[in-house]
Amino acid sequence: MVRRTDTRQRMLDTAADLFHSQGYHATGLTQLITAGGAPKGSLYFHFPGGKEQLAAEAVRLSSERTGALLEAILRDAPDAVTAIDRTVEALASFLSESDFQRGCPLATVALDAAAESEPIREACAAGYSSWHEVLAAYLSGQQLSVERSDELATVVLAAIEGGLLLARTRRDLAPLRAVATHLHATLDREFS
Amino acid sequence: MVRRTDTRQRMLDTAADLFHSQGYHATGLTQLITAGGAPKGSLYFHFPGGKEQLAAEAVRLSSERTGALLEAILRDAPDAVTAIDRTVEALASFLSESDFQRGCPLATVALDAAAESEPIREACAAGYSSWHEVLAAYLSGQQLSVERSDELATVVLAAIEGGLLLARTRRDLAPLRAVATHLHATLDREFS
Amino acid sequence: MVRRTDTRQRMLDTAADLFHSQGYHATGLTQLITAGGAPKGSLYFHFPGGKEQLAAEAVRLSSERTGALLEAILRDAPDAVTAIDRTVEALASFLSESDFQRGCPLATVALDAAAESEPIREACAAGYSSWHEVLAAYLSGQQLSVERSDELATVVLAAIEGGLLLARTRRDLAPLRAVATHLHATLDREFS
Amino acid sequence: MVRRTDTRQRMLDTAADLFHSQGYHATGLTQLITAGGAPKGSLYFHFPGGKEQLAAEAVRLSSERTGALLEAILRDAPDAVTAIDRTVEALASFLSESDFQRGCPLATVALDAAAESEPIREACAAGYSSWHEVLAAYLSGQQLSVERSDELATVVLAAIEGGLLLARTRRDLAPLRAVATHLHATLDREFS
DNA sequence: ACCTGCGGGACTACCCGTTGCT
DNA sequence: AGCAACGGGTAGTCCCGCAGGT
Repeated sequence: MVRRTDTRQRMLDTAADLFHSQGYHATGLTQLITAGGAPKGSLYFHFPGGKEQLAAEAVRLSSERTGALLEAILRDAPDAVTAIDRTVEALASFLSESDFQRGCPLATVALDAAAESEPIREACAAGYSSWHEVLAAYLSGQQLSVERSDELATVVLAAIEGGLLLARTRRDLAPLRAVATHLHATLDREFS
Repeated sequence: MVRRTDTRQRMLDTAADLFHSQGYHATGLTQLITAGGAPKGSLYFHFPGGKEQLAAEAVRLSSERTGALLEAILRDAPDAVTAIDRTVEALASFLSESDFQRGCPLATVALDAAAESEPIREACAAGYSSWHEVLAAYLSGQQLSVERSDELATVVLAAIEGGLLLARTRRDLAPLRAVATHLHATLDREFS
Repeated sequence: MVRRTDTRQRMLDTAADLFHSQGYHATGLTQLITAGGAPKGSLYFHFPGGKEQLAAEAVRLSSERTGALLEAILRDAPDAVTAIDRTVEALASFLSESDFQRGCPLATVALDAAAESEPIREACAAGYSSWHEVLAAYLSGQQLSVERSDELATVVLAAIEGGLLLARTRRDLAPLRAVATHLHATLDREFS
Repeated sequence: MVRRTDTRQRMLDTAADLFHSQGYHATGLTQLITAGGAPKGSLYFHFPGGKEQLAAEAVRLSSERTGALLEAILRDAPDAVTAIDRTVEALASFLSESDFQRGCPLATVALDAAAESEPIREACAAGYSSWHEVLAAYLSGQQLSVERSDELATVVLAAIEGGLLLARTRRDLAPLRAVATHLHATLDREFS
């Protein structure tokens, strides 16, 4: 019985993909099942909570994947400044390679579904928190106080999120690059 | 007939309101009609382009109003640091007073509709650009170089947008406050 | 305002027809709109309450029509005994001519929808009450006391309803005929 | 394996219960299996004919149980009038104790499924016939001719069924009580 | 000529009863 | 016995046009 769990995972992958680029309301169930090649009836077997549950789990999946990527970048970078540079560069690549469709995998869903679904909102908030944790832990490991690490992690996260939003909307990486430059300088100052 | 402009404007107001808090796809035409008390058939008389045109114009309206507010705050503030503080404070008030429903009036629509509608995307991009212009012009009036003003304006805008996104999602003003503190320090340094 | 179209009435006619023979749950919206030649969107314009409202109004329509028929039969009959005979005979005709599909136009809906929808239940109850009123008024006009008329009307109604149910289920008019014979004798005795 | 019959029987009990109060079309298979705590896939093992077979057997079960109850009441009653009184009283209790949900266990299914399923219709018809037999046999044992017993049994059955229908719909035991009074008088006259 | 009541379907999320493969 | 799949079915909502009254 190898394929048992396969369908569920494929659905989730497709969902994470579509919710990322289109958001919650713009993504139809029909689109999800046709894009994933999944049978219609199986969706409610694997996700009795329907679209809402699917979205919450997809957000969870996306945030974990992005979090893991962030951790990998931080782990391999020689210093904090390089780490942030590489992170922004990776996000910029995703954005431009997807023709400015794929910015933050949480942001669109967070804005267009969080108000009406508490489970989805919680998943998004948890995702942002986990990224914040990763950043803060990394910074506090770089000789920064816990308090300052926490504050700085929030600023880094917010600036990048805002940069992604502006870059995606303007179809131009410049805002993201400006944010990178600023964070670069900020961290430089912090560690000098 | 005087009411002609009135009906159109009321529709636009309602649309700006609903698109702000719910985004594009989550807002139905029926909701727009009933919330505004407008007759259903009239929508396509006033907005032949349908929902898309309505959204684009609503975005325009929202960005103008917010831009005007920003200009007023900047004009009345004694210095740049106070200006940013007051701006963030105003946004924080809007957010908490609306039970974390009303963050950036452009962001949700930008993320959930810009990909599929060029007119809407352009309206959002134009809105962000106009805010950027206002900020950059203000900063360059404060003894900063045009280049530095442009860059700093982008950073301020991005950080605030990211802060609003995080605050709204987490239902907590803390991220926005952290952003304010950081921008405060950044500007302090800039003007010292 | 003059009636622009007869769409609403046609929908109601079709609904009364289908709910009569199939009941509430066995009748799909698709069937209702295809049978009536109406588009789905129009249904929710005329009946914002959806299937439930449609059923409630259809029940109202059916009960009024049947009530009017009953009144006509009672008005034209020379005496009470003949009146009941003719009434039962008419119902027997409807039943056999429809291949035992059309019994009481209220009963099926009353049993399969009344539990979950108060508006539908009320419409059914009101229908039965109106028939009871017609019968009771007729009997009290035939030298019977108001009390006795009320009681007898209930018995006549119940016996006929039960007869229709048994006849429809067994696909045999015999139970209805037996009921008629009994009511005949009961009234005979009452007026002798 | 002893539990096999058990599972099957539990399914049947649940089905009889739900079909009784909701009818055929309003009762979903999902509801049946969740209410009975049975696994979904097993249903088609025990009832290869699916929902239709389940309903037919549930109707059979219900009619047998009710028939047995009727026989017991008739056996223990001192005379026919008391027997009918007690029968109606039992039905009235069931009705009011279930908040007017449980009237005749056959009627709802008979009306909303008999037209489309011959097996179900036959089961309902057989149920009514068996009750009729019980009543007729009892009456003919009370010094009534076979013919008169048959006729009277039909009238009693029809009147009670109609009374249950009216009472359930109006959420008021009065119609059932009126029927009881009438049957009481009818039998009184018959045996005097 | 300015509106808008009414209509029109395609599409939504969801659930149905059913069946193979294990 | 039963998990997972299956796809057509459900009621309901979508965004949009058009005929014709005011």
